[in-house]
Amino acid sequence: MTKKDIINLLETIATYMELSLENPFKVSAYRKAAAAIERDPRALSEIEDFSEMKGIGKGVNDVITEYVETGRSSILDDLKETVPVSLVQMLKLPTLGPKKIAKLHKELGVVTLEGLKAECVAGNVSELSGFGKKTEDNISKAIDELLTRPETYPIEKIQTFRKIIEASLDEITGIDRYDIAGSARRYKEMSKDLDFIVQTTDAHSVAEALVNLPFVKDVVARGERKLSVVIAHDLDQIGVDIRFVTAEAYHTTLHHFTGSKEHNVKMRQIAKSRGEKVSEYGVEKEGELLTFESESDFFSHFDLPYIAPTMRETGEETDIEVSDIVTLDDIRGDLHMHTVYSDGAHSVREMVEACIDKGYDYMIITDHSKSLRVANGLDEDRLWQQIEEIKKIRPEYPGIDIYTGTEMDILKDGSLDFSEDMLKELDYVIAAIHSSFQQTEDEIMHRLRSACENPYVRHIAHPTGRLIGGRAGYAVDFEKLIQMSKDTRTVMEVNANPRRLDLSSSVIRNSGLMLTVNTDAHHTQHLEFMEYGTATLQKGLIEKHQVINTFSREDFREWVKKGK
DNA sequence: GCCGTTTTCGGCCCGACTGTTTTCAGTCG
Repeated sequence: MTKKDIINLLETIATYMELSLENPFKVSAYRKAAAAIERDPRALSEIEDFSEMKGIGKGVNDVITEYVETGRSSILDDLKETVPVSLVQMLKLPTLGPKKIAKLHKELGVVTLEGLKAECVAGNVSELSGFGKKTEDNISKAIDELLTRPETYPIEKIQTFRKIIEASLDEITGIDRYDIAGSARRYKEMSKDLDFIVQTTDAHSVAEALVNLPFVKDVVARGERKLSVVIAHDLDQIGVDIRFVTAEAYHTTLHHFTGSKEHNVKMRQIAKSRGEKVSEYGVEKEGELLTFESESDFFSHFDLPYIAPTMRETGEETDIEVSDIVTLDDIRGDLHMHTVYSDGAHSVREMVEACIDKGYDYMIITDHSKSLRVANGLDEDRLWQQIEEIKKIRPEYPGIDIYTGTEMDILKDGSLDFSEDMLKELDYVIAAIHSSFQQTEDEIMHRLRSACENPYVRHIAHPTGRLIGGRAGYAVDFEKLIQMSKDTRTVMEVNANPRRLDLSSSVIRNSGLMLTVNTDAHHTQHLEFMEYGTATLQKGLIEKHQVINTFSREDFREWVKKGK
């Protein structure tokens, strides 16, 4: 039993209640309770009384207590008696909500997606009051799409879509300015769709230009202020919402459609408590509509510091001190990158010059070690050769500290790819798992422990091995890993590659870990991935002092020299 | 179901758009 199990239980109950047309505020109470538990930094064993949390009262506390003690929930069991599990799936169909689903279930007896599809084809859905031919077609189409199209896309793909759309927005006349909004602006790991805010005085013709773009496959909604389309690229399709806005409302609209939903709710509650009202058009105060020159101004109206989009998630970001949260500008060096010695695309010298262009004070060359043959890992001889090369070119680049290093494999049995005699010759050692991902949690944790306990290993790269929207990664016990990291003073990496973002923001949040954020660049262009890494740190509400590559040149030099 | 310097009832964030309706319910973000 973990906190996650309790959160899942409360959210499942909320969904089932929604489908049984329970009071929406009651449904919302269960969701808020789940969110309160998720926000709480304590482990399950440390929580004595759930009802002390704001948002959890006697009712939900009883549900949790029953579940913790018996592993069951009578409320959920009762709900499952009346609501078929497959109705939950129907909530994923756009345009279908609990009320319509309940009606379809009650009137037509549908319990599965296939059954609903059949009723659409037979024309029975359009016979129901409140339903028409168009609704029937939309449901039918949505079922087909649900079965063929992924629900969400990983951040890397989202950014590809983003660039395609932005290239077109740059070309359309009548657009005064635009910005990405929504979860993509918040650098969420997975997003369902893309949102853009477009400032224009001629929404009609801009919308017309947009719907005629060659990659626009479908127009879902088209009003005066909003356009929803589906775009296609390669084999992927994704929804795009575009809001048309005047100059005055630009920043409040951008804020509104950046979300998250929870953040917006929180902002509106804050406004309401002051007798004001927030909408995308501005802040209504004593009958007057205030607008702002920037999002910063909007926040400061509520006596809040600027809260970066990446942090706008749960609503708690308005309650905490955000001024110490790490930003991209705080990063002074990149501690994990590859060269042509292993599987990188550039020479040591090219990587050095690229890091100088980034304005870094220090960098570490960390090619793969010998066991990683697919990546042309370095044996001792070639590593020595690289050490000599780095020593030789250092005097040419006084503006940056170039450290020697390795990304050493942690082998299947927990042994390390280089001996301590070799490691002591390096300035900096990273350890990482690149093989035998299918091992048990005990075996994986044994390998990680062995690396952490080595006196020369300073940080663990991409600690879970996951790929976002791809493979899950190997079996890591996070509680143990965090303790291990602290006990051995071994830093954990947030790998900034947008396919990885490993550790993830949810793992580092409230962890108290010492971290480092690195691009793992295999190409000079990959050094730009740092923005994804710092976005992940911000989502984890990580402060500057927790990230070793925010250290000044001198402090970092000292930190490297001192060792563990 | 939760909450309370309007405190044990009556609120709970706000607006756009669609489709079906003929003034608005449902859904979405």
